[in-house]
Amino acid sequence: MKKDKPKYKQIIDAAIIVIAENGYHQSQVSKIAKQAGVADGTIYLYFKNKEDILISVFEEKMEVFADNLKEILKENISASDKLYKMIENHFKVLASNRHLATVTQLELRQSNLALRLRINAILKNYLTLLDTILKEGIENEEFENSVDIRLARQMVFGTIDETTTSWVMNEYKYDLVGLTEKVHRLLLKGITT
Amino acid sequence: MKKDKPKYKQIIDAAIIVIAENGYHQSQVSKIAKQAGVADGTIYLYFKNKEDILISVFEEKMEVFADNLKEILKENISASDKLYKMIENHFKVLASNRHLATVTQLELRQSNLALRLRINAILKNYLTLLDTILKEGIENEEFENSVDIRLARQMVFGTIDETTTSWVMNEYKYDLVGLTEKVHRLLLKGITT
Amino acid sequence: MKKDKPKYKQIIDAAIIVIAENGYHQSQVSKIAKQAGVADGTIYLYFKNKEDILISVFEEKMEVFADNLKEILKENISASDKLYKMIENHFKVLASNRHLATVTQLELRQSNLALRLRINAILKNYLTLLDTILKEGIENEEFENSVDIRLARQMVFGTIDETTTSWVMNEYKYDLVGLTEKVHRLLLKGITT
Amino acid sequence: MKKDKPKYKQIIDAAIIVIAENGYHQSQVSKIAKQAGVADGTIYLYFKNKEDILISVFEEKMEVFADNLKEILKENISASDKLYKMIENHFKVLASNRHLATVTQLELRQSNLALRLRINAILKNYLTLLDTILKEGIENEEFENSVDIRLARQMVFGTIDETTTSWVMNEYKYDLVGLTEKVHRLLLKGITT
DNA sequence: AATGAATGAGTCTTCATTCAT
DNA sequence: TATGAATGAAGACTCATTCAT
Repeated sequence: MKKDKPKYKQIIDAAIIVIAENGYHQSQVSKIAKQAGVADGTIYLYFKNKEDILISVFEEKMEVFADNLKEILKENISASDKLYKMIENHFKVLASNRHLATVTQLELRQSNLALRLRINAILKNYLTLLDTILKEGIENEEFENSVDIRLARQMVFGTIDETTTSWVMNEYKYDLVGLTEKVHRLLLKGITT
Repeated sequence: MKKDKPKYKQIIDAAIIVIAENGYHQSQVSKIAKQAGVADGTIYLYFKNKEDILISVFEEKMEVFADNLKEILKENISASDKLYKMIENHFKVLASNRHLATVTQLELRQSNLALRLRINAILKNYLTLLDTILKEGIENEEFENSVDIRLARQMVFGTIDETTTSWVMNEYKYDLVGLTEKVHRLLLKGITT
Repeated sequence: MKKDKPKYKQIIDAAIIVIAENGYHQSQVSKIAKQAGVADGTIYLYFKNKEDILISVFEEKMEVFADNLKEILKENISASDKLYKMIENHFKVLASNRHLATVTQLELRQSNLALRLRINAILKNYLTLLDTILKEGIENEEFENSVDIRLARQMVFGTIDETTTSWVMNEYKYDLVGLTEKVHRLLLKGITT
Repeated sequence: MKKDKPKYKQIIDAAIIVIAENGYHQSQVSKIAKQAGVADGTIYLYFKNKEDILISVFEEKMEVFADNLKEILKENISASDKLYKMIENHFKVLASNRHLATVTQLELRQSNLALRLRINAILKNYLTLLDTILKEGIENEEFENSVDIRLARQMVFGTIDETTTSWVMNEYKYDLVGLTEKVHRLLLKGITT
């Protein structure tokens, strides 16, 4: 399996660094190869083409989000607590890897539509897990019975995403993880008194 | 004033059509010129460079959102109702101009970081007006006193934006404006019972 | 019409020189552009791609052969004399333009199959004119009634082509046009006593 | 001797198949290795480089033509009959191995000039044997005393080659060997009555 | 004000060959 | 002998921008 070979991960990690430091459009394959310490051609032994590197970056790293979330779902806690832990996990992973945060929140969005559609397909798994939390909460009667799952999911994800992007754009100058509580409260209770 | 000359608007409108139909990366200056019915060189009599066209597209069209919102703010209604009208306005403008929706939600995001930062600067005006609603609501005691304005703004904008993007990606196949009520309720009351 | 613009012919002529002097595989577009005294990009205002340059070289120059041959066919002379003049014309055109001779006899044959098929399609016109001479000769009873036109055409063209290629490979060191008489005699009478 | 080891022939045969099926420019060393059932590196234990494989393909297979022709020359028959048998042999060998015919008539000609010059050197042996037939015929007074040997050789070879190439390009759709008699007659008697 | 022909910088990918095992 | 992972050089084409008319 190619994904288990050391060079595969080496190139993925190099790509994240190069993209974070140079920006999406200034991240030539040769630059990634140099950062990874391999020849240009070696890249093509592990990836079909440049797009494939980018997809794989996303795939590999999204796995962390999804895997963590799956663990959370197994815990014997309320849906509300699960939501809390999900937000916290999302913030923690990105706060602990700013290069990755820059890449996912800013750079990868400059890719063309075709690539973004593929990225969305990967994201879908993650969002489906979020749906599970929401459904569970409704069944528990923790969450409003009348809530539209799709809209709720869009609010939760949109809020997390916008919050993270703002944090990156403000050059990480405040504590992202520290916002978990407030974000969680907002999503649960809204802004009204 | 260049902006008042007919060719200025002619080129802006051509740009929206070309980008919506061909995608960001397939929207060459020559294609925009052709759609606008002018020579390639003529573009440069009205715009400094290609980036300037795109900025101007955003500027011109964001004005509609901001202008409408300013009107709403003048009305003698509750902060909650203002928020409702803001969401409705946002959805209405984009639902009535699908080309524009595709361009702002999908295509323009493929632009480079520099351009996106400038776009964000334009967006800021709009978000500042949103802040005004939130502050007013807090003063009125309609909204929670403890609410973090920045987070609340990110939730409101993140939710609206994510909802709209999903609608575009789903090829406009449901009624966006019809979601206003539900979105408004979610933002105000959250998802809890 | 692009073909009538001076730069079109300028690029064609440059291509012949570059290919003759550097060989097919060492004739980069940039080299042709430099020889033609234009920018690389200018090439693409006149030709669809590199292959199109090569096709056009052949097309433009084959026209000379075919046009001359059409003139010969109009003359009021025997089929045998027409054949003589055709061979002479073929030899004269190539002997007077060694760059062109090198390109058609050696370099262009290294092109890929697709290109060679297109070149053959152009050649077909020329060979059809040759068929006309052969048919006329048979009707006149100058040529054997039993002669298979296709085979005769292949012999005539194969012999002319092989003779010319040998002359090029021997670095033009003998007089090609001077061979006309002998080649003509061989084709007419064969090698027997 | 390397040439006697089984892998040598194995690779030669693999090369013919791969080139015939994929075309010259799509016949990578790795593809030939795979077809031969050896590792890429193994190729280089038997051949100096890629060009050497191709030269060897030609060398090995031309031997059949030359060996057969040498047998014919030993026979106690007229020069004219020897020429007949030579043509027949040429057609038979290629008609019975269409892969080889495609490779020699179409694909190998796309090689670079250096390779083609080396191929011509191999061909020279064959053509020298042809010269022997022609000289014998002149001494016998079967063939015209005044015939220019080089030109006659070029006519014979040019005609055979052109005929074979046409047959390949026409996808072998007629009987090549069946043309022997007519080709022989044309070469001996020409096209005149 | 308007034109549009000309410019030229910039990059992904392939594949023959090597060499440590 | 045999392997196959790794190397790295090399080139066609696009398109934003200019400027002579």
